[in-house]
Parts: sequence; structure tokens; C-alpha cells
Amino acid sequence: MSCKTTHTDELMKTRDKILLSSLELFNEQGERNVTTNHIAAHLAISPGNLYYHFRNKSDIIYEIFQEYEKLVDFYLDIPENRPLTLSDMTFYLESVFDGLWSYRFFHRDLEYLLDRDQRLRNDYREFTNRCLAAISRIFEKLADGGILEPQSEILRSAMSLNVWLVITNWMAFLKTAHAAKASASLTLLELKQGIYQVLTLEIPYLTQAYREQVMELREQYRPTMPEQDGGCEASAD
Amino acid sequence: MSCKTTHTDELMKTRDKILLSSLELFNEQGERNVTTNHIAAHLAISPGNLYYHFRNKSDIIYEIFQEYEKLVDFYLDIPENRPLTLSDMTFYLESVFDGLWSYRFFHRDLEYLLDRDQRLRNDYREFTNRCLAAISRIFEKLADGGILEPQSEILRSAMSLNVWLVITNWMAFLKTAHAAKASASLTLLELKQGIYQVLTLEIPYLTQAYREQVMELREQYRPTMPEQDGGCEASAD
DNA sequence: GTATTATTAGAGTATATACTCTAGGGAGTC
DNA sequence: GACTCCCTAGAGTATATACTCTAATAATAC
Repeated sequence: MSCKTTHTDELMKTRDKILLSSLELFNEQGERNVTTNHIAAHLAISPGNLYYHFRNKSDIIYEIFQEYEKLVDFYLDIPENRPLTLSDMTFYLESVFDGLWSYRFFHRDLEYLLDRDQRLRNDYREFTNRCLAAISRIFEKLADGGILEPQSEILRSAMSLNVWLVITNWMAFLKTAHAAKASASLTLLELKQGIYQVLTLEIPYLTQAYREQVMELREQYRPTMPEQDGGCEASAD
Repeated sequence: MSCKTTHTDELMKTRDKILLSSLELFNEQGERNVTTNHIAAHLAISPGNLYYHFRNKSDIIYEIFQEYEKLVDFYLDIPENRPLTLSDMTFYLESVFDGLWSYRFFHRDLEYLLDRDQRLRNDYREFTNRCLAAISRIFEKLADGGILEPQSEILRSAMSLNVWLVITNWMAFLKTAHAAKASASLTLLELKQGIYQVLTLEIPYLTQAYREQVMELREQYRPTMPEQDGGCEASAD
């Protein structure tokens, strides 16, 4: 849990090594480009060994998803008994993008994965609903905390959905629209510039009292120059 | 089975039939699930014939993308000499979602496709930039038309990006979070509920004069109950 | 007519992928 | 030693996929 190194450890059980390596390879190369044979080779174990621990590739993905789910659910546990502060909001934003980063392969091939695994489809649907509800509650509690103007439930609901869409699509945007090179070179720091975009959504609803503070916070996530990539470039419309 | 007549015509050239059938199959089943052999079989031609007309699968996809690009560029041609009206705005929104629908396979497997075809990656990057610029110009001209409050360029830019993220991710949201079934049953009508989400972004910036009108317009796109399998919807062109 | 070119069929291929099967090693227990 | 249980190796397989090759046919030019 606290071990943040993505390297597999000699002390780990093979089963856990498989999960860890799979996640690592999926994130780096995309699920589509990583076969079970690749995973086994990466760990220097035999395919037979891998299939001793997992019935198939879908099962590996499903378990990884469950970790992801657990992580985000943990982050998005909203306290019921008190309003939210600015640092709560920052925590939620940072955490969500951390989670997105750690399991970034997942949203990339989402539709295909859900088409192939009904369990995953159902679980993911409920996961999304929980996330949307959590975002909505966050808005509500931020209003309680005097940071946002109160909104009608229906507006909050539409807003939450927009926040979700921005969050879950931000990485794809970076990888497709930004770099001229392949998608490997993305960093967590760039990813977190998505927070700038999310806060942009909130601007009109900020209370006078907090507007300036939030705008300053937002500024910290402001995207730097788009093309740092030294490669071939011809921007400037 | 098919409500919209995407059927290939006997009079068409084989090359065009391949493009049309490919698009149809990609949209229905996803690019990943459609092989060149499938395409050939669907058209009742030989693989050799298909490869006589296209060097490889990437070339087919690239040409389809260019059609998509052309279509959207055509729709998003913003008049320079006059402010925009509400019906302009409606047209842009409807058109963009129409385009998204017609080439809906594209955004689904975007990252993989761009990883495999450098031309596509470059073209798509520029395409995105043109779209973002167009959205920004639309906001600007809507302000000229007294519909939106004027915004700073930097805010407009961030707003445009959010609009883009919502638009391009809306379909994935529907397909992954909505239906319990596989993703085939999506309709254009459901897709256009994304307009509701886009208009939600604009709410705070509407002028007093137009607020009510836009809110009414928005209401027309209000999502109905989540699970409504209305079969195939006729597209009101 | 003949020559040339454009198109097509269809069998075939190299490679990859997810997964299976069998044999056996190592550790503990009796 | 023998038995059991967990784990592992590694060869192997059925299927799929993108793509090729050759030869034949249709279209066009001369």
C-alpha cells in the first residue's frame, strides 16, 4: 500500500507481481499493446505460470480495476458532518488526478474493456455513478463552506457531470492533441494541469469571499507552454 | 437492421464502397473489432481486392479521418463579418454532434490510432487546434451578438477547451456509464443530449437579454430517463 | 482483331495472441 | 523414502490478423 515503487520486489508473491507488472505495462504501452506473453516475459516467468494465477487477461484487468475503484472510493469519501474547506477541495482534486495517473491505461481502452467483460461494465457503471454523486456532494459541501454559491440540485448534477467529463477526458486530450511524439512522455505534472480546467468550471459559482483565493490556487495549475517537446513542430496558426 | 441507409450502392466504385463499409463497421463494432478481412467479407469482395485499393488498414482510416476533418471544418466555418445569433449557435452544436455521430468510431480508439499513424497524429493535432480556435471564435462572436457576456481571451480559451472536452467525451460517457448492454444501442438523439451539457457550461455567461431563451433551448436537449432503448432514431437532418 | 492496363478472386503466409497441457521441482510431513 | 500441495517451466495449439502473390478477367486503347 505505502510502497510506491512500481518495481516488482523479490519478496512479493507471483500473483501480486503479475498485477503490478501488468499495470505498469498497460500504463506505459496501452492494454491493447500488452499481451499476456509480454507480461510473463517482463517478469521472466512462463506463460503457464501466469495462467496458473489468472484464468485470463480479463481477470487481471478486472482485479486492477477493483484496486482503482477502491483507491478512488477511499479518496472520495466525503465527510457528512461538516462543510468543506479549500484544502479539502485541493485534496480531492489532487487525489483524483493521482488515481487517474496510477491507472491511466484504464480510461484509454475503456469501451473495449467494458465490451469484453460484463462484470467490469456493471461495476464501472456504478463506479461512475458513485463518482458523480461524490462530485455533487463536494459542490454541496463547498457551498456549505461558503466557497461556492448554492446551486439547485439539477444544476449541480449537470455541473458534476461536466467536471467528470473534463477529468476523465483530460489525459486523452494531452496525449492526442498535445505532443507530436507518441504518448509515452506524459507526466503527472502535466496531467494535473487538468485541475486548472476543472477550476475553470467553478469560477462563475465562486463566492466573493473566496474568489480571489481560488483564482490564485487555479493559477498554480496553469498549463505552461504547450510544445516543450523539441521534436518537429509547426504550431502558430 | 439499419435504419439509416449507409448501404453501398452498386454504382459506386469499389474504393468508395470500401471506405463506406469500413466506416459503417468501425462505427458499429469499433475499429479494433473490424479486420480488413471483415470489411472485404462484408462487401463480398476478396481481401486481394481490398488491398489493391488500399495499402493497409491505416490508409483506410486515414482517408476516413480526412473526410471527417473536412466535414467539421465545413461546419465550423465562422463568418468574420457579423455577430452570431442563437440559431447560429444551435447550428454549430447540432452540426458538431452530427459529425461526431457519423464518425463516432474515431474518438473511441483515438489514442491507438494516433500511435500507429504519424500522419494521423499530426493532422489530428492541428484539427484539434482548429476546433478549439473555432469554439473560441464562436464565443467571441456570441458576445458580439449580445448573447454571452464578453470574456477575457484567456478565459475564453480555457472555456473552449472545456467545451471540447465535454463534446469529445460525451459519447464515451454514454457508452460506458449509461447502458447496461453493449455499446451498440446508442442513438443520435441520445448523443445530442450532450448539447445540454455544453449549454450548461455557458449558463453563467449568458446575458440577461438572452438567458431565458437559451435556457429554454437547453431544456429541449435535457436528458430523458437513462435507460430508454428507443431503437433507431431517424435523424432530422 | 491485339496489346495494355485496371480490377478482381482466392489461396496462401508470416506473425501474433490468448491460452493449454504435461512434467516436474521444492517444501513440509509422516 | 513417499505423499501432498503449491508453484513453475516451457513446449505447444487453435485461431486470428494483416497482408501477399499469382493468375484470371474486364475494360480500354490502338
